[in-house]
Amino acid sequence: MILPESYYLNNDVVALSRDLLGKYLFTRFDGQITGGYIVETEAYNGVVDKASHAYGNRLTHRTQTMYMQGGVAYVYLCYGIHEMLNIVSSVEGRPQAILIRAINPTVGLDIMQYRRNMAVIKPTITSGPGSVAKALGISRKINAISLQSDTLWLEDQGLSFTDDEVAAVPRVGVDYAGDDALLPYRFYVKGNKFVSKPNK
DNA sequence: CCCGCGATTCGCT
DNA sequence: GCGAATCGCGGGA
Repeated sequence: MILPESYYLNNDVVALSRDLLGKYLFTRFDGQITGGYIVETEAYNGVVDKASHAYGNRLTHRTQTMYMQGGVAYVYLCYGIHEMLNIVSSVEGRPQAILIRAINPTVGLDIMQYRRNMAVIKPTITSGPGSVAKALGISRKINAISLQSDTLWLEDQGLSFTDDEVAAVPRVGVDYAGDDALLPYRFYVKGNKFVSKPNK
């Protein structure tokens, strides 16, 4: 079933980040569907999280999407090159988001391979946040799009993982966040070959 | 207005 | 393993 709007209104962005493992993520552009199930996420806990774009209630043109009601996509450009897909959660005015770092692809592999410019399909096709967005055709053009749209949506297909199968570790690339860089806000499915950095 | 740097990835060594 | 690519944000002047 398609995850309903109410699913994204949860105020606990860390719990939601954990729960997203095993949920299916799909895009459809020009009738072409691509997607798979989520195997790696990171929670960004709004105004009190030094690693978050919205830390200190920072409200700018870029971050305003994070302040929308949960259930929309926050897509931004990083390093001038890579687009990053986040799932906005919680109520309007509470800027929480979950970075999708890796999926296990199941649908539209040939399309993703073409978008990624890969001669041969390898696990890196959807490993890492920039790779996920590129494989799924996601760019800032769909920033703030609803997850109830027919372009981007999530589904629960009954797949889930036990706590034994999930690792909770510090986030990647947020050393600038001081103490908050140590928080175990990154979740991934142990042993899944699409996880971006299994050993950290 | 200017400048440093980032929730990264890829290719070359 | 290292460094380039590439651009907009955000802080300070």
